[in-house]
Amino acid sequence: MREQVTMADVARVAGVSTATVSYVLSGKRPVAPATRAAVEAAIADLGFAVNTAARSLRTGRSSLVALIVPDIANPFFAQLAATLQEELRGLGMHVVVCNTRADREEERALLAEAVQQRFAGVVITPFRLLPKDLDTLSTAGIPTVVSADVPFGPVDLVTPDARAATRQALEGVTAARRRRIAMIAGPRDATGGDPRLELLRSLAPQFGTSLPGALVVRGEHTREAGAAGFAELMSRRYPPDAVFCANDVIAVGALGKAHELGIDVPGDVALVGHDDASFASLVRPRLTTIRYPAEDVGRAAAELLRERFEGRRVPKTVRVRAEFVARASV
Amino acid sequence: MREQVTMADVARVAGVSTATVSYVLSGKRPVAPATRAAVEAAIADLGFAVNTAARSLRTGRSSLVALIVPDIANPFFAQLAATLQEELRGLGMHVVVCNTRADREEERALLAEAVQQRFAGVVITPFRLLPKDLDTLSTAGIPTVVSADVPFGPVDLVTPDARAATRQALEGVTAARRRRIAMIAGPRDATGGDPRLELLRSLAPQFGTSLPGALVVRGEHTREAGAAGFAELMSRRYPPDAVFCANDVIAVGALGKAHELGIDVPGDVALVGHDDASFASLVRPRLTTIRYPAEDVGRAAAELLRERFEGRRVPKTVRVRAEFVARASV
DNA sequence: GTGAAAGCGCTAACAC
DNA sequence: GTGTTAGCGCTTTCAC
Repeated sequence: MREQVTMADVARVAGVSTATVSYVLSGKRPVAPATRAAVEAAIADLGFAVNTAARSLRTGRSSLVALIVPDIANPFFAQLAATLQEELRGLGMHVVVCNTRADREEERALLAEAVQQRFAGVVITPFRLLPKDLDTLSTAGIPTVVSADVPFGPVDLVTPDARAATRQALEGVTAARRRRIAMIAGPRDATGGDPRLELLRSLAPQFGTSLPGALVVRGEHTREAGAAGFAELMSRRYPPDAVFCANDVIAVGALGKAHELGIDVPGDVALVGHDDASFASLVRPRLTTIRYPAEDVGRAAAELLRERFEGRRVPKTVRVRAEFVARASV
Repeated sequence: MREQVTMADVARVAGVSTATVSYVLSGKRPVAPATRAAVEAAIADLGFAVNTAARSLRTGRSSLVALIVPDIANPFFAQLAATLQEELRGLGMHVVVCNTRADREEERALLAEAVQQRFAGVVITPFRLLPKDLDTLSTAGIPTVVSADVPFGPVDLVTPDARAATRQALEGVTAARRRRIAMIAGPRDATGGDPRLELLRSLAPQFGTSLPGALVVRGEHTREAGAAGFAELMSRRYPPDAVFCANDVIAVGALGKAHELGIDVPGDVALVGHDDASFASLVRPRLTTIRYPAEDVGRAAAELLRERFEGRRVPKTVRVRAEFVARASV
């Protein structure tokens, strides 16, 4: 068991006090160049690394950032985790993954834990959470970034700018003279309703169509729900000729069901997803989708956290541009 | 900023000392039922949660488990992360995700960090690491679980039992009278060579065939490498009529290239992957693969860690059964 | 520009 | 069966 090298060791070797070592590291007060050099040499010599537990205990802040998402196995969130981790690494922060399985109680429990453990920050995609559930975080002064389609209380937000892309998607769909447009949306009790549905609805009239309530079915963000929703839509007396899905996982479930039912995509029905999850380009036909780049989201979230660590107090919103990716399912 | 509730608060309310509160929590020494009840009531009343920073400082052990993998965006590893997190949650442990991008220096750096931060445990899928790189972990007494196809030093191991499944795969392939069997393997400098290739090779003679060196191409575990490898194989004077891939990411890259080249799968060539990543059943034709269940791996790793936390000293190996999944690409 | 020292909340001897 | 207390390594106030 190699013993830990402490600041006291560094201080001794450099011939200074631990306070000075600490200040060299943090830069919170000026240190003479010669002193600084001696300390840095000692740090390198001894292979010193600060004990984050001691630091956390002293400062009341850990070096952990929680990533709280409905489903880390969804490639969109997996990619978000990867990017966030890489971006935060340089700040000495670690990413702790937290899966909520889209369950409100899990979401709340994880949030409570983040407060109790004094996490340095939280990045969350709320699913059934209410904005007020985040109050404990602001009360505790924990920087919080929400990644969601709509504002979610007075916290930092990373949100898609999907208007142009959605317009293009509608254009693509209606250009093929499709008019009966349906959607497989998320569950009714999801936080903030379904903004992707709302956006589509608000834009549809510009293309001479609409998304009537009768052509909206709902379910979880799973393949099973996508399959079930698609089957339901196609069993209607007047089935749709185009189906939008709240995300690509749903879309892929729908596509599987189409194969099963012998329904041709895009011949009989067009299919459009959201996110451009990694598998979207892999299915047949390749899935047309509204891409929401997880890498950009991760970078933006990391940057917002960084600014908070450095003192920013006012909430800020970053819009990440979504992009229409025309492939073969329309 | 709500103040933190400390053990001292709990002790005061329960009318005991902090030591007793601590022992109620840890169970490391007997506590009278009445005392225990009083403490538990106080904990619930006050909403107390231990300060893990203080605990870590005192014990020299954090509550973090590092999951170090080549690519967290690979659905196999994403699923592993999800399962590990859920299994470890009950132990009060958190999972920190660490992406190495298959780079040895990254792998080493992440390991060093785990030691410096006194992580409670490490779960790692080494890619270019050498077994001796893990020595710092054992020296530091950090429980380590390696998830790999072959033994990797004197640490706990979760490894596939893929013999039967691989045999079935060979049987499936050769039943269709295919004899020129090729493989797109991982890079030559990957740790432990390519055990999936070795296994295939050792079993091939039983089916009247072999995997000649000339029909093995190598590359990273990426779609690009899969595409390039497949193109190379098919440009041979005598191209293969069956191609195994080291994992499904590679296989999917190969499949894409087949489409591009107008090569029919499985008509012209059979294709077999490894892992059964989530997208394997999504591509067309649906990918035949040797499934290695990430959920089982995650559960096994969590269990091995738990045993170590409870004092086991001798290394242990858990074999997780792989399964042949016959779909449409053979 | 630098140092001395208090104390963050917990665990685990040691004492009774 | 329970209590007292030292001290883990760090940051930061106060003093010079």
